[in-house]
Amino acid sequence: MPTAESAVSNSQSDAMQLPRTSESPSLKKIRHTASHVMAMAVQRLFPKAQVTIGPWTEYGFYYDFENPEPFTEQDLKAIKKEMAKLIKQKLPVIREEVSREEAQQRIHKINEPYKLEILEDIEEDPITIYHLGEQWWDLCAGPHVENTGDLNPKAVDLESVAGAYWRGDENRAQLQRIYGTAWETPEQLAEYKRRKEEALKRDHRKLGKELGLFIFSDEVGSGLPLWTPKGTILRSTLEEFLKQEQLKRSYQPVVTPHIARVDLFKTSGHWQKYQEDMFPLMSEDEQAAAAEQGFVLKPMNCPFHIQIYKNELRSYRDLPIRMAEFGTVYRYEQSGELGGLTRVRGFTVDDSHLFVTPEQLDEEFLSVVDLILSVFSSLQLKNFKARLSFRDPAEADKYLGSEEAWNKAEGAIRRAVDKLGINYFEGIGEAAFYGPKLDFIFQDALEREWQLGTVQVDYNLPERFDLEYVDEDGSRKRPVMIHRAPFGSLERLIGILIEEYVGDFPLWLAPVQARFLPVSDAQLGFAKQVAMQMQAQGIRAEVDTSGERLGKQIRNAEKQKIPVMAVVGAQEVEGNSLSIRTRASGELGSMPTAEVSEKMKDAIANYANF
RNA sequence: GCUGGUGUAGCUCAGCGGUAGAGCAGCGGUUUUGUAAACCGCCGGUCGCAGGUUCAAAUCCUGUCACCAGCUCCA
Repeated sequence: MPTAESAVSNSQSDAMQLPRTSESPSLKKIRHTASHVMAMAVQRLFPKAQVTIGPWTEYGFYYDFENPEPFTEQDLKAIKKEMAKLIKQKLPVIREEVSREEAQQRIHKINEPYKLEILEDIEEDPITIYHLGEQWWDLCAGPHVENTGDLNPKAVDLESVAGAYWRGDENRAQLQRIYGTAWETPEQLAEYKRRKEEALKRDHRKLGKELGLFIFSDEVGSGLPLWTPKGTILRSTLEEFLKQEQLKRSYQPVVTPHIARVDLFKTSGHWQKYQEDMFPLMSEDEQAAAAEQGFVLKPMNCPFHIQIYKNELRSYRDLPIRMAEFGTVYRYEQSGELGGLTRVRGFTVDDSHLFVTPEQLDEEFLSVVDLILSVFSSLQLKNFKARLSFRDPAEADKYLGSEEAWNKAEGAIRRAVDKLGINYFEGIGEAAFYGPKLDFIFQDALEREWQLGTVQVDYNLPERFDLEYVDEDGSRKRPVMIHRAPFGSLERLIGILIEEYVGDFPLWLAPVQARFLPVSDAQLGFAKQVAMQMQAQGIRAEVDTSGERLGKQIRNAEKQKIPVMAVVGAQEVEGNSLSIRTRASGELGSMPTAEVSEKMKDAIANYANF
């Protein structure tokens, strides 16, 4: 029986193209039609079901239904069967143009109010309707295949059911969304499923467990990762790396507590605009609770750094001041939003707040972006997008501050990206409540998007905290703040890194850099001795003391993705050498122990591999 | 928070009304081993938790907690 691994190495399947819908006119038609066939099948089996929207996605399609009972996975099977029947009937797909009034009348006739709402949003006239045979139709822009018989029922599958809010609004009805996928051939479908399973193997939750990097404990609580010794090496190596980069750029480390009086967050505006994301108030007694007094866990570090700024009268000569802290924050994320390391309730931000004069803003902003891009480059992270995260004017109550402050801040960000010439897109409504951001977005193994690095321009908190500096002429001026975090959070970064590297960390980050594998117990002493010498030089080396045969030791080291394996047999002890095998290049043969140490130190210092 | 799904040994999973199983890991022994799995034995589970139905519950029902996919929301 072929294993999953042999399927991967099958060159034929590797070569198979699986275009995204947006890249393939024929898949666009197939998936459009498949979604209509699904909707028709659903309405035949569940006559009370109402059809709402049903677009294609990059790898399939979905349709949202209103139905008295939620669909179960059992229902999915029945729906799939019904779809096969409809495909077999070779129903012609007929496009019809009707007037707006005609469309309204027809919708009234079948009593589907959601469609009326959809109709209102369609701007172009006439309205296009697509029929499947004579019994079913929906509003649709198309395009479609000509006949349901053009679909291959063996290349269509229904994947999952999920609740989805009508119009994406959690205050409106929750509909039942059915996700499906459709391809030209059954082979493509099989390949698609295989690749989904492959992606699961890269999942940081799975790799994190296998490599022993972090755990979650039900007793500690959800969204609260615990870092094992190996994971902690990863974290602290990353921290140290960034600390060094920041020292080179005149950042000043600070340390602040995890809780503060709620008043601090009332001044900052968090209590007013961000309370939903905060853990509840800790009050000493009921009286204090009633007066809304007590302490809260910090959801952000900025108000603390602001206090340090305010502790002294600052001169224009002092600016810019760059305060940096790996600050652990706590946010009460809704339970359904938690997942692995990419969305947690307690996480450490590689935070910094820059207090600058208005004149310094542009230059400082650019230097921050430069730092962020250089950090990504050192981590070999290439696949990211830049997003200008601006406020949504339609939801003005979500944000603090004046129109003028926001316009100035957005202007600064625009000037910066234009000057840098980086590609970006705009995310309206993605701003922080106190200011707009430039965010760097990455994808995980399942192609979900996550924000890591961020730079934010803030005119509001300086105002709320009445921050000042004394300018050349002796007058008091208001500084501007830049909030920035190249990693975003250590947790999310590590989640993304694990998936990006598929667990194969570059040497400088690998929790265990070298493992000594004695061929027999006779070499154990020598192995321990050389490992200790390496440790003394700062190399993370360990010895396999299991007493297993060499083959098994290698297998275990490979599974743990340890970059350098040093085999020690009688010959090596004799010649004070090590037989080196690396994950990257396999067997490299014997070399003197001193040479191995030097090469490793060299590679580590240069973020390179052995 | 909402919808659907899943919780059985440290890990991966089988069992799905009638006395809790396998492989790996761990431990002990034999073997002293040369580049991805030596052999034998042993240990290991309030079947997520709490109620209920039943002569009998891992298995059916209810609640709850956690995880997974999606929605909403975000570093």
